[in-house]
Amino acid sequence: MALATKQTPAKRANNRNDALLDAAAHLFASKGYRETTMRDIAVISGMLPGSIYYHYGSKAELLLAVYEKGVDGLCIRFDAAMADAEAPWSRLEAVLIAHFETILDQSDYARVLIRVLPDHLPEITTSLSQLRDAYEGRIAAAIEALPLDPGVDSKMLRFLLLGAANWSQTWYRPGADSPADIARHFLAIVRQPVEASDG
Amino acid sequence: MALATKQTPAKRANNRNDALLDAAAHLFASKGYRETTMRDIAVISGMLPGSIYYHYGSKAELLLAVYEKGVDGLCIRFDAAMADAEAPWSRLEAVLIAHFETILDQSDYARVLIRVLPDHLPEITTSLSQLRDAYEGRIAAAIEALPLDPGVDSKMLRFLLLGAANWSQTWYRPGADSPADIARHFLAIVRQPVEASDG
DNA sequence: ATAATAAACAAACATTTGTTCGTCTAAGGA
DNA sequence: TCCTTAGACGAACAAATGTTTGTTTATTAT
Repeated sequence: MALATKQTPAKRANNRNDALLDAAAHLFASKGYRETTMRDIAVISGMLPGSIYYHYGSKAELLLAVYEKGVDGLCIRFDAAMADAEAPWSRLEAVLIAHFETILDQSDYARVLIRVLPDHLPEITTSLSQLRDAYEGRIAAAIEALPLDPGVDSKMLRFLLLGAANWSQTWYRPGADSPADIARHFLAIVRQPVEASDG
Repeated sequence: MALATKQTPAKRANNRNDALLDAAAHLFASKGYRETTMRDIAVISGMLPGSIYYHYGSKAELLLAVYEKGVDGLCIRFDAAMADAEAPWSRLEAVLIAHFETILDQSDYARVLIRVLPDHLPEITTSLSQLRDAYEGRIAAAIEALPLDPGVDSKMLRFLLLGAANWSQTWYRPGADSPADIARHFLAIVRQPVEASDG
């Protein structure tokens, strides 16, 4: 017990691990997991394909690392959004805006969460699902805090809003409506009746 | 010009082309395009991998055929739904129900349309997009026919509903709410205010 | 300065993948 | 019945892919 000298991990300063993760996140987000090769990642991160395996044991492990960082980013922004407002509906608006901005513009890591789904990789489905749940649980809580009409199932409302949000990655193009505008518009459609009140 | 004898295509009776398409549709829908191999398809359709190339020139061409059949199915159901109702909102409900039922339960071909997106295959993006547009244009028209509040953009409403619908493929599991129930619930959330009327 | 080792290199390996090609068989028209 | 050919076989190929392994470099702690 005496002298349990702490083994220093001693990571180096010039660690290219971050560049590696960034490259993987960017490629996974824009081309997808399956169509991204270890060679692609190696080229962008200025490394040789084999060198990646010093940092991560497999391609799947690399994806897991990206996934984790993506969830962390989303959760951080979620918490900040929740702190910005008090009322349930205001909070949901802030949270939705943060979600849209993150997955559409700000983070390759978060974009991967939308593009690569757990059941696309049977071997690591559960690991991926657990990571996602950390974030989706927060969203669920924010929606369950709303004062809803008894006829509305909060789970369905969540599926509606989050589904539309995640799917927006397929049609959104920068330049037109901003992610925040989209978030507000979707929320407005849900809160107010969309039907025109006749003459 | 005389005697322009009509060249008989002379397709055989025992054509396994349908089995081939069905197998491809099923695998593309459940595993995805990239993770489905020609060998997988061959096994299920009772054929050898090379034999597929008698029917389709490439894997991408096979996907195109599946896509086309998927669009056809959706359009047929769409037209039937439109014929079932007159009022714009009733029509949208019928159309939405048909959409949910088709992509969640009834057709592997339609499921492929949701799972495999045009920009996932850069070489045939435009072909896939054109096929999709045949259906999405119909949906757009059905939504534009609605009497909407001036503050609501019909395009946004379409993105909201269709996005949530398509994303439902990621969480829907048979047994709980039926596809039709989900469709009706989503539509109700949009039409009526979801907020509880206090006191 | 020197020893230990984090981090990357260089080169290959074993599979898997989409695809091709020559051959065989049986169905349908004449 | 004969001839054409739709439709499938069987076997291989070439490229791409995830991964492994032995070696080298250069940073850090002592």
